[in-house]
Amino acid sequence: MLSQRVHVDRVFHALGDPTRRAIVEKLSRGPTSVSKLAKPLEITLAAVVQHLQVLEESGLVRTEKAGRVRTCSIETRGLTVAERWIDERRSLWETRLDRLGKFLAEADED
Amino acid sequence: MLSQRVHVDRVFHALGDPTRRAIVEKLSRGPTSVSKLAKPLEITLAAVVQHLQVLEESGLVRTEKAGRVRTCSIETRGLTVAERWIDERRSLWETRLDRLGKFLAEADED
DNA sequence: ACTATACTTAAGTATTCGCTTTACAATTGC
DNA sequence: GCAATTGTAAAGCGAATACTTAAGTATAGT
Repeated sequence: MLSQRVHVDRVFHALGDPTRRAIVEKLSRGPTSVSKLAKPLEITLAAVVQHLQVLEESGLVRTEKAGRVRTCSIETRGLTVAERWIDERRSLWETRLDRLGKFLAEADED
Repeated sequence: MLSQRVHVDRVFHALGDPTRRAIVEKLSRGPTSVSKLAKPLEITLAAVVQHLQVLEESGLVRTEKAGRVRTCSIETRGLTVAERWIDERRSLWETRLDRLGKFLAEADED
């Protein structure tokens, strides 16, 4: 099993590219084929395939080939990894602010 | 005011780098100076400063200079932008699955 | 005043990245 | 069978990126 750190690395690296985010946005509205994904994006099919590889390795997208058409869909797992990382940072920060606030309030009582 | 799209671009680009994420992780435990940030990371101070510029422009970090030391802290705004983007993708995907489930259930009734 | 600290700025470099091109394979429809 | 469709694999290219080095500035301590 891969370390959590590696997963986080891959997911955020994948989401760092605007074209890949556009793919995820499109797929969140429903599964499609590779060529249908490529249509609105102004890049070649080959480029889209490369992005899909990155997205698949990061757990953001799932693809399945039937016949000659590969159908792509969102994989929630990748989104969850990113979401959790963010939540952890935020909650660490907020509980810290909270403790600081209580400390100041108590100091004020004296 | 900057478009939401541009904010999302900047935030995810900023979070795409592992060193910058390490900085955010550290700062979520409390504010520190630039040199203290640089210490555990095995890069020069100059490199850290460059990362901090990216993080500040994306709204993930806030910095303030007092005397000769610049104190860096987390800015929740950037995290919120990323979190919201993820939530939107997820909820779009999940309501779609939900509708699909209901459709199948109704078809089953006939 | 002088020295050390804590950045800052600019320039250069090596690597990574996104993309294209080209050639190729596998299905599908006629 | 053969042409059209759909995707794959490899090589190469230019731009962006993360980093270093080197020189500078401002503040703090003695």
